[in-house]
Amino acid sequence: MYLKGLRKAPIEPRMPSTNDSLDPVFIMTQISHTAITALRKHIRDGRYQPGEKLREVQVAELLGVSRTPVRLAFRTLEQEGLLERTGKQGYVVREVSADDVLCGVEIRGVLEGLAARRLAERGLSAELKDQLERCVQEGDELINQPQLSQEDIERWGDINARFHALIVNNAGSRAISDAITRNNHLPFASSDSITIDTDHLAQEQRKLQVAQLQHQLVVQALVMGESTRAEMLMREHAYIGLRYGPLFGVPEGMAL
Amino acid sequence: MYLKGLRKAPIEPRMPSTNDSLDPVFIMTQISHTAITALRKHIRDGRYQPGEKLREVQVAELLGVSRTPVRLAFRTLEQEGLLERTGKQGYVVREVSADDVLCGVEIRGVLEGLAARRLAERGLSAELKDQLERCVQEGDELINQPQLSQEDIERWGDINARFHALIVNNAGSRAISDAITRNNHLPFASSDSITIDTDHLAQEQRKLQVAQLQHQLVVQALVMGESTRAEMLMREHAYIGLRYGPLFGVPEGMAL
DNA sequence: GACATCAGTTATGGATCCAAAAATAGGTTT
DNA sequence: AAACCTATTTTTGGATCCATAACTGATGTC
Repeated sequence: MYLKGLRKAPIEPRMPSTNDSLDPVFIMTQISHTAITALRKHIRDGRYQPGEKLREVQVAELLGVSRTPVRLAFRTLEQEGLLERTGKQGYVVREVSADDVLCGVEIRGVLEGLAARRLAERGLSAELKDQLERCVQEGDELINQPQLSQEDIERWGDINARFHALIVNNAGSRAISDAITRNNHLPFASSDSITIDTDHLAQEQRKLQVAQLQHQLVVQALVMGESTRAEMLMREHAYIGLRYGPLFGVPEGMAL
Repeated sequence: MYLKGLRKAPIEPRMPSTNDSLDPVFIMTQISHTAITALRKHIRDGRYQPGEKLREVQVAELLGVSRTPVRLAFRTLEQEGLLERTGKQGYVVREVSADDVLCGVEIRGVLEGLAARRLAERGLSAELKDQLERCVQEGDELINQPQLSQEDIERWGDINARFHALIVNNAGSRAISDAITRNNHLPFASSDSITIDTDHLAQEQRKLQVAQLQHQLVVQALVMGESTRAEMLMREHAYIGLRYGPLFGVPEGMAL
């Protein structure tokens, strides 16, 4: 409840930088940034349901901050497509249809495909070639064990993320990586949102093996400079997260 | 100059809604929204050079608003890729390389191509088919006159925008139109930023005739349900704005 | 002369304040 | 009862305030 005219506390502004975990890369103590990620997580985790209206004060209290960073976060999340303005006033969590999910995946496909094509056309540096091949090598060794543990799968996820980042960030223009980053913020569209069903580890392993094989083919095409093939392979690779079709079993409620 | 502790005026908050031009669609009197468009325009027009640092107070004074809407605008424009954070403090206008421009165009190409493919696969409604064909019809009549006036070219620009909007907005998911909208905010990447060189109207007319022909072919493919062809045509169509190659003469400084 | 240090200045981020717009509730009229 | 108007509450957008972080320049040291 909003208590009129009540001050939150004797002010105590801006955290006194009690950073236990000093991030060597970038110390992002920005409250507004924290608010963005926290809110994003809340939405992903379903704390806020699609269609639900978000009130600034309420969210501010939940996150323990003032309204200012929340308002900034709302703007950012609107840009990202997680929130949406309704009529005159207020933001609601955007509803995501099955078609939206498919679209997000296809968008990632064409964008990463574009990145791969550009990369193949411009030629790989020796260093990049090395990194990509090491990526595939490591993934291969990991994935072809007789039985994968939960931890193995997570490690493969890291390798997967590295693989995609290598291609996207070396396509020669931030325009592409930006577009992909933005698209990845949409629910389910991200390449690292391959959900792991721990009840069917064998099936999951098979899926990852397919993905791994695709990585291998993409690198092959990239190294050979076969740009069209690289683009098509990368584009197809995007669909692996969807898990529809007979190969992996059709999940319920995914009538496309 | 920023005068410390001086109030801007006897407050006088929020415009008293003196709307001369009542927009029937949506009355967007939001100052922050105005700030975004104004700032975007300033950047496009070169009022702020690439690499130039933007100070909140200075921009606020230029636009005649307080810092709050400017800060919101900075966030939005950062998301759009027009601004960029530098190190710890401050936003600068993002530098755009020739490669970035090309990338923006290619991104639009793959996204609009994707939209066209989806449209062709799902089939056009009778109404949409009609609208597209009328669009092509009007464009044809306009563009095939013996000599185009400046005004004619502008009218064709409107038709062009309508054509692209029809395809993008009917692809079945806002995810696509959102991605394209965001990409269009990048300088030169927008489909309606086909620059008109008034000194060479004949040459311009020829370019628009090519674009018009491409529109025609796209609609043909869409109506016939030839999804791959529609995608490819739409993708190629994106390059028309670049004007490189012998057909339209190679502009200087466009070493790709 | 180059580099480190420290004080003064400026800019930014977060919090709060205030007025208007929107939503809500209650009462009145048709 | 439905529609309409009005009074009240809620919520938002913009402006301002304040403390800290980042920048600047001057001074001192090697």
